[in-house]
Formats: sequence, C-alpha cells, structure tokens
Amino acid sequence: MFKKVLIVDDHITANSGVLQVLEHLKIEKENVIKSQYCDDALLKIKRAVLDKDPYDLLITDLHFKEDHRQVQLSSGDDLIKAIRDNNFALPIIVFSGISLLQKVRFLFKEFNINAYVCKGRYASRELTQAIEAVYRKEQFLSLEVQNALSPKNDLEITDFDIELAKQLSFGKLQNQISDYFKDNNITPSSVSSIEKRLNKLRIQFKADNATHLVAKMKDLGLI
Amino acid sequence: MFKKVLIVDDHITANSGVLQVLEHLKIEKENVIKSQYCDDALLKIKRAVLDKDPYDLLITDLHFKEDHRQVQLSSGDDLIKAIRDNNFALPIIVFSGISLLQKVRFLFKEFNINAYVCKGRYASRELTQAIEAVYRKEQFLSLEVQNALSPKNDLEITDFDIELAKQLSFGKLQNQISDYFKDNNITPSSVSSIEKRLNKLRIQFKADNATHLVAKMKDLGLI
DNA sequence: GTATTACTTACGGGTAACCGTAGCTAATAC
DNA sequence: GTATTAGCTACGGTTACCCGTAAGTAATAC
Repeated sequence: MFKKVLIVDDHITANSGVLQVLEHLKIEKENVIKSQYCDDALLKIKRAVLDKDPYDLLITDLHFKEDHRQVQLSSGDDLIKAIRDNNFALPIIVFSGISLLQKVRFLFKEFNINAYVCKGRYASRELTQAIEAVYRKEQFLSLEVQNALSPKNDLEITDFDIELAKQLSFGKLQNQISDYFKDNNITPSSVSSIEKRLNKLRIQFKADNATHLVAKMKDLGLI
Repeated sequence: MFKKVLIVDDHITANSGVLQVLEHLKIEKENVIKSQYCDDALLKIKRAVLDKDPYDLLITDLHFKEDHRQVQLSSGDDLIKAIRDNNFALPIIVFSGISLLQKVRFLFKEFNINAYVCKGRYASRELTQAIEAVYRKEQFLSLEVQNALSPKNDLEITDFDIELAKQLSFGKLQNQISDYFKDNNITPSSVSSIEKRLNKLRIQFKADNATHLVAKMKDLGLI
C-alpha cells in the first residue's frame, strides 16, 4: 500500500474523514501529511522530491476559499496542473464536492488524474475503493460521475431525437422541420441546431447520411 | 344491337372471321360493309352521313400493306384520326395483331376508341364480347392488353427497384450505387438512370425524397 | 433496309444537405 | 459582479440530390 500521502483540503473537517480512511488502510499516521493551501502543498511535494523521499499519493480538493494570504495556486486544478507541469509521477485522487461531468472529464483527459471521488454520503467507502484502485494502477470514479468518461452519456437518445428522426422519415426538409418545431414550441428549432443534432445521431448510429439513419432507427424500432 | 357496321381490313381472310361474328350477333348481312382501304372507308363513312344513314360501328385493323394505289390514310391510326377530326360520333373497335401496350394506350387516350381486340386464338370470342360491350357503352380490351390502361402496369415494383432502395437504406450515395451496379452487372447502372428510377419510385410511393421513400418501403416490408 | 418506341446515358442548373467556424445566450461557479 | 461552460444560432463553402433536356442505343414493326 502507499507509504507517504499528502492531503490537500481547506476544510479541516473533511480532512479528518480522509485521515480515518487512511488509518483504516494501515497507512502510518506520521507519513500522512496535511495541507490547507495549494501553494504549500506544491512546496511540500517539491521538498520531498529533493529529499529523495517523495509522496506516492496525493488526495486533493478542487475548491479553496480565499483568505488573507496571497496565493499562486488558487484551486486544485492549478495544483494538479503545476504537478503535471513539473513532471512529478504522482498518483492523484481528486476529492471534491463538484460533480460536474465536464469537470471530471477535463481532469482525466487533460491532467491524467487517477481517481475522482465525490464528497457525499458514500465518500468514505468510495475513497477507500479509490485508493485501492489507484494502488492497483486502475482508475476510479464515484458512482455519481461514473459516466463522465463513458461515451454512453453522449449516446442517450432523447425524445427530441426521436421526434427529429420521425419528421425526417416523413420526408420533411430540415427547414420544414425547423418551422414545425417553432410552431410546436419544441426547442432547439433552428436549422443549424437540427443539423447539429442530426450529425450527432449519424455518428451515434454510424449512419452515413439521413436516409441511412432513418433506416437504422426504424430497424431498431425507435421510430 | 348495331344496325350498320363498317369493317376495314386489308386481309380478306381476317375479314371473313369478323363477318361470322357479326352474323352470329344477328346483324343483317346487307348492313355489313367491307373495305380494304382506309381512304375508301373514310369516303364510305362520309357518304353515309350525307345520306342520313350513318354507320353505327366501325371495326378496323391498324396496319395496311402498301400496294399500287396512292393513299392518303396509310394506317388505321390515320383513319381513326380522320374520323375524330371530322367529329363523327362513331364507335370504333380496333381489331389488330399489334399488342403493344403503348399503342393501345395511345389510341384510347388520344382518339377515345371504344375497344381494342387482338387478333389471335381468342379473337372471335373477344370480338363478340367487344361488340356487346361497346353496344352497352362500355370499353373492352383483349386479355393480352388488359393492363394497358390500368396504372398497375407502371406501379410494378421490380427486383431492381428493391435492390436500389436497399442500397439507399444502407446509406450509399447515388454514384456509389452506380459503381455497385456496374461491379455486379446490374443494369441500368448510370447515375442518371438511378435518378430516374428513384424519381418513379418516389412518385409511386408518394414520397417527397429518398429518405421518405426508404421509410415507406421499410414500413411496407419491401426492404 | 427505315421508322418508331422504349430505354439508357450524359449534362447543367437549382436546391438541400453536410460540415466547420464563429458568435450569441442562458445557466452556473466563484 | 466576472469567468466558464453548454447549448443555440448564423453563415459560408463544398457536395449530393433533384429535375429537365437531349443525345445515344437496343429492340421491334413494317
């Protein structure tokens, strides 16, 4: 299991929850370092590297309240970026209240973080799972943001999509569909948006054009 | 039943067959006039009108062999046209060996003929039926050319049509379908022909565009 | 042989679809 | 309030479709 862990969170309370989890995982107390500032955290990491005793796990929040101190790194994003910019091969677990899928996606793709755990009802259990997973070189995501990385999220077919495909199958032109949507207060209704949606649908269904799309959706019984 | 009948046919033999039929229908022999030339036939018709004793039925062939005589009207078509141009309200039964649907269609649409009987195995029976039908103010067509007037003929869906629609439903472009047909020796294969066929299909299925067409054909289980 | 008819093919102009880009708006985080 | 993000819209350029016309070809009648 990980030996030396750095915890970065401005909330001391949340901080203590993490400590319990680490204790449970038999990580020695004296090797668990806490920090309430990103700047401070980065310094600690650098120091440890210079001392040939680097951290082998970082658990950090994303959002940090401003206070009287002037800071370089105002958020977990900044800290993570700084770490990656310095090429520190440090596993990173984000532990945050933010559950925006786009944010999660961004951190995995851009900074190659190793896990994303949402603060909430199941935080302790999930954080444990996350640490174990990361130790096995695996990714981990909280249930809440599970599908941030799965393309299933984009593949969801909405009522709008069905209606759009139906109109197409009726032989309507894109601008006629646009008018129809406007008349029936269906939004979006612009021709441009209709084009965009159709493009997404074509990609999802691996269809080469509108005719192909309608054929496939009819085969699936969607329209 | 008809009283006075004019028969126009250059074949005396065929001519005699018609005479038998008329005799069978109790039409008096002296009121059945024969002619082997269209010019002559038209003169007879005009004469009869002037004499206030017009014919009430014409039975004519379409094709007349040329001989030494110089003629104005060289075919049954010409004779019929002349009759209609003169506004003679004379029922016309065409009795011909030609069984081209387009010819039949043309005569009905353009000259409003009343019946079309094909010379052949069932000529006597069909000619009888034709005369009786025309007497009842009904149309009559030989079985052989029955569907000349029915739109069913144009509505026939061929294997080619099915294959074409299938390719469309696969999302192929018209020129890709053209290539596919060329590779598989399916004819016609030009893009232009494919366009023409699709146009026919769209009209038949009352489809506004290719997508609409594919949707309708899938609904009908044709593809 | 010629004439006629149907069918196939080629081409050009107008329209719609397709695709990328960029600007705008609404919602949200901070 | 500002910053950020997702979603909607507008626009221009390329491609494909649609449609009419015309020319070429094959089959048939005569």
